[in-house]
Amino acid sequence: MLSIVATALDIGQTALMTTAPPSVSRTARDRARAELTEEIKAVARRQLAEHGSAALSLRAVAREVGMVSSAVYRYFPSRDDLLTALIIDAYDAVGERAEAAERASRNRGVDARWLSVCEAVRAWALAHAHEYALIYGSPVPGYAAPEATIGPASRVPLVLLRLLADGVAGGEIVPGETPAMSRTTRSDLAQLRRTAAPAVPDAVLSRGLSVWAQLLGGINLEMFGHLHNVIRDYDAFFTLQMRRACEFLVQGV
Amino acid sequence: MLSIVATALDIGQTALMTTAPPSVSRTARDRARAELTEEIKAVARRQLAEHGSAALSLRAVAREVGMVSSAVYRYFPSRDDLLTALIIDAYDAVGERAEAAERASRNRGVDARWLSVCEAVRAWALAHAHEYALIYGSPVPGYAAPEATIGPASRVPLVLLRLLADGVAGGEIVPGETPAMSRTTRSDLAQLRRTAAPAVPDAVLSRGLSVWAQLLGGINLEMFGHLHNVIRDYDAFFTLQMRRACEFLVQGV
DNA sequence: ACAAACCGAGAGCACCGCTCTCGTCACGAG
DNA sequence: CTCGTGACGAGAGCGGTGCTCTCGGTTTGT
Repeated sequence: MLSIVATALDIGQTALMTTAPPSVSRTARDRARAELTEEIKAVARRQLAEHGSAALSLRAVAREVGMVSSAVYRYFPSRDDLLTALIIDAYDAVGERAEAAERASRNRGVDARWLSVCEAVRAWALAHAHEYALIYGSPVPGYAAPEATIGPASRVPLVLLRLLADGVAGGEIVPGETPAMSRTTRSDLAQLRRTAAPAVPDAVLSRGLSVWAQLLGGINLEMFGHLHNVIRDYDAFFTLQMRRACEFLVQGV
Repeated sequence: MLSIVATALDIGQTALMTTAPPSVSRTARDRARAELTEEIKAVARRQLAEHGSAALSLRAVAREVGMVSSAVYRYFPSRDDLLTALIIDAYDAVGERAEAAERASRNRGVDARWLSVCEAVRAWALAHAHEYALIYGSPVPGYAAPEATIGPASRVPLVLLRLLADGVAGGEIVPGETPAMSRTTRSDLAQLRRTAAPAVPDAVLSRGLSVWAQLLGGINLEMFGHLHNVIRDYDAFFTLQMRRACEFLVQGV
């Protein structure tokens, strides 16, 4: 997902352009097509939010839009393609939230920014449970994530990587002891550093991936019911956990 | 999921008894029924493993078993009930692996036992991707986990909680500084300690939940493709991350 | 002005989950 | 030992799904 992160965003955006043409369309037909495409997506997103991805029915969407089912296939070649469009939108939505949260707290410390991003991601997840499940839960049936998703999917990780870079540059994040790791892992981290987080040492990158796993893992545990009857005050618990994760990330201890 | 953990296992097991009667059945009909129930589950598990949960078709299962679809409804009142049976089996399978791994390394240190359990869970996940997605990915459509699943679902967490208790008792896990937490959270942790991990201080319980999130989060990242093109040597990376998580758990630093 | 591209409607195919009915057969009580 | 009851498998059927194809009508670029 983070692959070739530097150029991923551009790829993602140009890929998006195919579904949402550049502002003004030339012909009336094109404009109508763009509008209908967007309306179909909107209706589908509503149905997804209400009944979940498995219950997303192309026919039901068509009915609500006021078309016959076969007409929808002029816009999305298959149900999976419609789902893919929703996935991309979801990645973009949560990515935008994370970026906004980071932007809003930019002048504060790394820990405050980290916490702000975490809360933003969780808030979006709570408000869009089914969309969250779509992108961070199990992938749908035989569905393999197409190229067009990797750009949007990289937005949140990119925010965190920027945070790492800033924290290291500002001296807020202390590298700490570098754990022993295989040659391949070292090379993987080097590649990651090269594309998205220059000057961030292996130890910090490794801890960054840890807290990334902790963030998504924590939200997953909560949202998929694994903390049911264990934790009551989810809000407080999440904040506690993410604060603790931040200490781990920053102090390297 | 961890609710009333002390009695959860018993509940889970008696619940299982309903699907798998106590060894010898009285009548021939009962025996045939038990056998057919098991065969249906076996076929369904095969189809689940091959094509994923969404593609699990009651009709296809019936075909393979050699029955007509309506006959299967004599054994499982709905597709969701069949899925529930598979979920319980999956929880039990991964729970059994985790318990076996812990048992096999019982005489070693907490870190070795922790790593052993982590590797066991991940190995099971890799070998049973669709079943893993079923229990630790997004829950299926409108499906809400029934009571009968909480027992089996608690097995892996119980292994880890025992590990915490042992580590604290043996002095291998140092409590460290207790983070500030809300009254509710403190009470949640107290409840958890009361039911499954006596004498384990809040700080350690909190870190335990962190590494639990890190374990599942890490496996999720890997299995759901979020590390694609980022990490190549998944084995080494996972071990590195879990070793690091263990340091965090044990040293509390 | 016209061919080509595009589009919506409709019918249809194979599949799905699930329900209902009906004949059969094993079981247990009398 | 008989007989009623209940479990069982088969089959037909209902409404739903994804997807394909064909057929007219409209829009577009030339």
